Amino acid sequence: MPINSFTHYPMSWKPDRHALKRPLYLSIALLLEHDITNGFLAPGTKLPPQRELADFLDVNFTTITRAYKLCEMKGFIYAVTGSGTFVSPNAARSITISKDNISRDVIDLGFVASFEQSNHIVADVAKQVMEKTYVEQLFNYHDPTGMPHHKMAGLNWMMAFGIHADPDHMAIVSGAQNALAITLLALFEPGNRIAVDLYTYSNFIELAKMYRIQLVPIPGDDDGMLPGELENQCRLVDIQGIFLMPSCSNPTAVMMSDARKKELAAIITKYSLILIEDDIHAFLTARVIDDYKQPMYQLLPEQTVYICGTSKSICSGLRVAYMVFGASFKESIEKAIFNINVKTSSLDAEIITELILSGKANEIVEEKKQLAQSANSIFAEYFPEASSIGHPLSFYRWLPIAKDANAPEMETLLQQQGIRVFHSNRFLSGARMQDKFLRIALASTNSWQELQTGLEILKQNL
Amino acid sequence: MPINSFTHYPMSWKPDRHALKRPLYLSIALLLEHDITNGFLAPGTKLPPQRELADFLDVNFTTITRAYKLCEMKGFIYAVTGSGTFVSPNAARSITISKDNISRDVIDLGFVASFEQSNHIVADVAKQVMEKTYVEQLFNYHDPTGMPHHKMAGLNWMMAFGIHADPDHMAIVSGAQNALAITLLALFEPGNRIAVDLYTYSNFIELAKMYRIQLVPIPGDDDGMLPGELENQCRLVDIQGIFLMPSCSNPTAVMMSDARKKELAAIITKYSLILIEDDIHAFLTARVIDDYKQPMYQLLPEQTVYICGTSKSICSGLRVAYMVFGASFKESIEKAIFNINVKTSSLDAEIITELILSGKANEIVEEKKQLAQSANSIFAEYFPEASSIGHPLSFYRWLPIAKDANAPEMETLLQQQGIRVFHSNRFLSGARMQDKFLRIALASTNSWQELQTGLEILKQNL
DNA sequence: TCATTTGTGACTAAACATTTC
DNA sequence: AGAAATGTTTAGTCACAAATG
Repeated sequence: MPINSFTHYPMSWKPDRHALKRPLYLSIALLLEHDITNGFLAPGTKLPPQRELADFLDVNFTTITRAYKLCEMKGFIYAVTGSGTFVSPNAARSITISKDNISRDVIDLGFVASFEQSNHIVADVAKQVMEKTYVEQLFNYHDPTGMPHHKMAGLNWMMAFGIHADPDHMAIVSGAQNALAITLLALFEPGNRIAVDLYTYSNFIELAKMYRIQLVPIPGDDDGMLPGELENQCRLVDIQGIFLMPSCSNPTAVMMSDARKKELAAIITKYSLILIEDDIHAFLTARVIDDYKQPMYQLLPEQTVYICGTSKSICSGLRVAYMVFGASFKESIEKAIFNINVKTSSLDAEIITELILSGKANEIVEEKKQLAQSANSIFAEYFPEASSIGHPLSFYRWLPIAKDANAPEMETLLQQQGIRVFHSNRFLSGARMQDKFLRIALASTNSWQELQTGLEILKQNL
Repeated sequence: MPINSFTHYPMSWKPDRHALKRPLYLSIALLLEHDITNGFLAPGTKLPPQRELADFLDVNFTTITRAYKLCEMKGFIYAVTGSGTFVSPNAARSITISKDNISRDVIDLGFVASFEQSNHIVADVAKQVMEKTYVEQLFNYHDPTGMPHHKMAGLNWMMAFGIHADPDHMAIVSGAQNALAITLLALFEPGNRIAVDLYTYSNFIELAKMYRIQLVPIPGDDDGMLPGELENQCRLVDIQGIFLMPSCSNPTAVMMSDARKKELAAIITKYSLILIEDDIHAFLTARVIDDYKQPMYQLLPEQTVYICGTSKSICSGLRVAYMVFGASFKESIEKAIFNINVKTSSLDAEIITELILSGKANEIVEEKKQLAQSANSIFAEYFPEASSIGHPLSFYRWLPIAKDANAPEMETLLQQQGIRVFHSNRFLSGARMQDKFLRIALASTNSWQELQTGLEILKQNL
């Protein structure tokens, strides 16, 4: 399926006229969906212009608009006025990332775990929790958004990251991804648009796709998203929200400068966007990086949903994240929590609380920072150029690779060589990019030896 | 806002012609939404027919169709061809039920808890779990759909309810409500329709509304949903799914007969519906009720998502539910799990597993059945007529009340008297009903004394 | 039973907005 | 700078289907 650049050439897609059944637009949409999911139309392929396809099929051109729109809502294609309609980068496959289904023989540099070495501390604290007098009260339906002392501990924890909030404007949910699912359901509607970095977290892309929320990719530089580009897009189309990971963007490891935060905050205010700030890496940044000032939440407390997961910083298996939000979001967010979770396990929250209050959580954080330091040093031995950009303690790195590689093929090939890594196409929020990368997770191997073996295999195969 | 029965009378809704802005349909929809949410148009009000309102506003009548459709998708109104368009029963308020925000002075006969008296057993077992050698492995990202031995214990548990399945077609999620959220996101799209009982679980109604899934209410009798009525609706419109709680329907406490299950299964097969079977009350029914045969899953294993929560039967604070599903749903459901939960806490699952394997879960079930028996006997002393219909061990009862009562007012009034109960309007999946009921939760008070006081207050106020 | 009322769904027409060249 | 290409949006026409009385 070639024909990208030559505008006037035989159409890239010629559906069979006779295959059309009566709800024409539906029939066309299903044909298109079929041809994309079965690989007849490769990602990036330019589809025929609406009017041209309409002529070819002898139907009104807005019937094609409708058919294309349907496929766009499902995430198979994207359209750019003036340029045309194209097959999405990941139209034919799921890009959801999980720890599931990975062979024990493969070294995982794909899924970003969180250096699980400190879980013995968690186990110790969990034992202590069981000795508490009020342990029975952890097992009922009460306090669906978090027990008061769990909330206080969370606020305490986040204060170190520069968050100043009160228990009425926070909730405990079951992990950061869960918080994102709740936020999107509570505050957005199908058809809404959310601005994101050009490369962004795949599971956020998948979630948006499932909720039929359109992502608007905004270019960025080494300081984060570009405010001018954001404003351009806000002027062009109606955008309701923006998703950012300022402390350490996933997958690029970009750390946003304070100046950039303020510039973006100005645009966000001007266009009344809802800011979703995923600050899962706060513990690697606040009070660690010299010129770190504050989370964006503090700049825009009334229009932000601030999400602080404890999976990366404290313990990944206890599913606990804190959400902090503006007063106007409270009702919707709590309603979404009740309907998606009912509540988060108080036992999990109690263990996290005890870890925080006892100071053990800070010990764990210190240990993880050390481990991250070591892992990044090892990475630098193999790929010195790539290790200089982005957050110095990031749990993953963004490695430029040759432009010609085919994404899914390359992932499969490397998996056959014994390592799992993810290609940048998985993280693409919109159109195709020229530059290609791999995201290399450093926090998921069982030993430094394994990490080194993995990186060695990687280096030899690039 | 009267004028229901008189067809030819001044229109019930006269939007200001001059308030209309250019996207006419949007403008009209927003006006309508505003007037409904602000109470100018009461639930049940018949709106002007599309053509009549179009004449009045001097616009094309399909512009009204579009405006009405928009509001219908958001759940504010519902339309019946031939009869007209009406304001939904709960258009102006959230009907989400949660344990949040209830004063300590109010006796809760609203939220259905689960007799929390046996949680000391859970606490004991939780302590034992902490002594296990592999406890550290409960705290990492592994096994996102459940550790193998957690799944085996789940299958074991469900076998007593007549479920025969294998670990590849099940997953552990964070409670039954979470399973519903996952199922709807994984297997349905905005605009899809799901058949439900006329009265159904409010949080399912809310979830469907948030996902823009339309509910199609189907009448039933004492044996459950009526197959003929289901088939009628299937013939009339395109329905993709059906939600049932055959063991003990919430809120009506109706228990479905085996004959009825088979009749419904035939229709479900014929129209290829996806059956969502919420069997949270299996433990009160299978091997308890004499003529109980099997869950519907066993009749339709390939097109069913079977959900078995442990919150009511074992422990409400540990958020664990089992999902069992046909092979064709596996991929979508797992994807939805990863994007909504990442995983369910293995610690919670381990405690539930240990409760099951040690036989303690069965002890708890026995205790809860005893408690349910006592609670129902107490209820029968106050309301003998209402206690004879529906499941004899139900954790809640369905109490007929005078027809004229206004639902939200009545709930408020009773709350002022010191009890929280929920009016049947909260559970209405479609049009208004003539008959009115209250759902009385029996499993939520701290003592029999408190339950008796609550029922006494209720009786005096009816 | 059949005309009337009422809602549904699909395609068409036309004005519009942005990008490209 | 302006014409051409391309996608967007709204509203109108029309055939149809179910419920009512």
